[in-house]
Amino acid sequence: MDRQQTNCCGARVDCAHCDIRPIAICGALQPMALGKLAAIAGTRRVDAGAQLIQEGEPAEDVFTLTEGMLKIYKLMPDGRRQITGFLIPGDLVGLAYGDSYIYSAEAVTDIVACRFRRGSLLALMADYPELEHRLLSRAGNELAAAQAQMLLLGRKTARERVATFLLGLAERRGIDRGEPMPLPMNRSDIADFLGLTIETVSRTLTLMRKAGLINLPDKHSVTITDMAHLQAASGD
Amino acid sequence: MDRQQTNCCGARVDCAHCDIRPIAICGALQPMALGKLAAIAGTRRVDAGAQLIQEGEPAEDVFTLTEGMLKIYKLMPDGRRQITGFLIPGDLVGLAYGDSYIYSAEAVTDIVACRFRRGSLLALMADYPELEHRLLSRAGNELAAAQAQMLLLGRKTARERVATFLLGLAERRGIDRGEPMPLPMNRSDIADFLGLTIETVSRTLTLMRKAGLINLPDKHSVTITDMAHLQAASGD
DNA sequence: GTGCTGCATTGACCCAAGTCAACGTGAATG
DNA sequence: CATTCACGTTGACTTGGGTCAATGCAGCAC
Repeated sequence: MDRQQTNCCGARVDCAHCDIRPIAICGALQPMALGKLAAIAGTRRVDAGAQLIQEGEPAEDVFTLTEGMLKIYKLMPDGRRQITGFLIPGDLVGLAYGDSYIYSAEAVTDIVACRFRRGSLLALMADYPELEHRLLSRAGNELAAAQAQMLLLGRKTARERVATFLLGLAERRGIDRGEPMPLPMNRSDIADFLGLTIETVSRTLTLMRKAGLINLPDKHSVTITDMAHLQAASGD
Repeated sequence: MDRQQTNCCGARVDCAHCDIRPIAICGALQPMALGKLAAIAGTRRVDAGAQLIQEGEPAEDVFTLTEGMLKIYKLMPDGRRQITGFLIPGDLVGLAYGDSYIYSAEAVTDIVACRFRRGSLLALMADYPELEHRLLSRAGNELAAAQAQMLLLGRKTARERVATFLLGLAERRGIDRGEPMPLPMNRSDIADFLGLTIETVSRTLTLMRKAGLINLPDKHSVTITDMAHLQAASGD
């Protein structure tokens, strides 16, 4: 039996069998609501390095990331960049309040995202308050993360920033002690997330490796070898 | 006719006549819902310098600020502080997602806040989706502000930070060009909001005054005398 | 008035992180 | 295989903003 659904745009979307449903906004919906959600959903694939959305553009779509990693960021006119988050499957992208996106999003790895028309999602929300409830809950979590990041950017040293970053990533990805953790973003992305330069990130990682806190088997993975000291180095 | 209502705790709360209702979460409620809101509301007054809530405490109450200014902040174990926002009437405090507050809040000036039991507010939200809708909308705005602040903290110079701060405050408070703007917080609060030290804030303000961008009639007010150049100095 | 006391300002000096530059290194290309 | 190219690392030097210390100044107590 094929439970896939064909939506308005011809894309086939199967919310009922979606891997990330339990953790995404779709998680708590009744089968009927889920059918309606699938009906307004489409799939969007983006290659690593390509843009999903751009700051300032009209915010017509909202996405749920289902595979890969996405970075969201703001730019200054002179090109300085602040990455405000690395998104993983289950995370929501583009739910601006206003009619334009307030940040850009670029794929760190190849990604797959579930696309909803903004208007359709808002309409569905009116009928299924549970959907809005999930959204509010996610917004609350994002706000908490944003505040923790403000503390990092405003008050932590380079060493504390890098330690906090590694620990946070390990926790979000559910990496066990000693297990190698993929680091899909490059040094420039890490720098722009932590408010540092590439060179400082590189030097700090090297120092941590020499101090025995971490291992760097290759430039796209880390293992945390001394959790206790890394935690101490994070400043909290 | 007295429209005030007496709530469970004996406090008298009159949502229907509240000044800030149009801008707060209560704004779009029907008279009946408003009555129920008033029934679960209480009033809390806090003197300047005293705490309203503390990070880590069980999040039993949610507040809407009705008078004065509040600062919300996070602390590191060694005392470093990051102020994540200055709240003005209409703003919501303490809607943590989780069961503990994720930040502390201290009164900058004497304040008056409208208090709701968290549980009662959540229950009311189930009956009046419009309430949840307003909350989600506010959360979206806060998230946008948080991202702008991350850009400031991660990538802007001291001069850009101070300029951005003054412009943002003037806009939020609806201050007209040339009109003196009250600056109720002290230099230490500004420093901890902008990720700088007291000395750097002071020096930067002095430089801006000498450059003719602003005036500092006393230490608790500013006037913006050259909006165009201040905007240019803000970096965006 | 005098003396506190708590900000705020200013100056002199320092250092963590930025800048600039050289050099590896590994993957992709012809 | 050599060549290129993008990224990462490392070193030498600079600098914006921090630190430390002195001074100013208004409000308050007596």
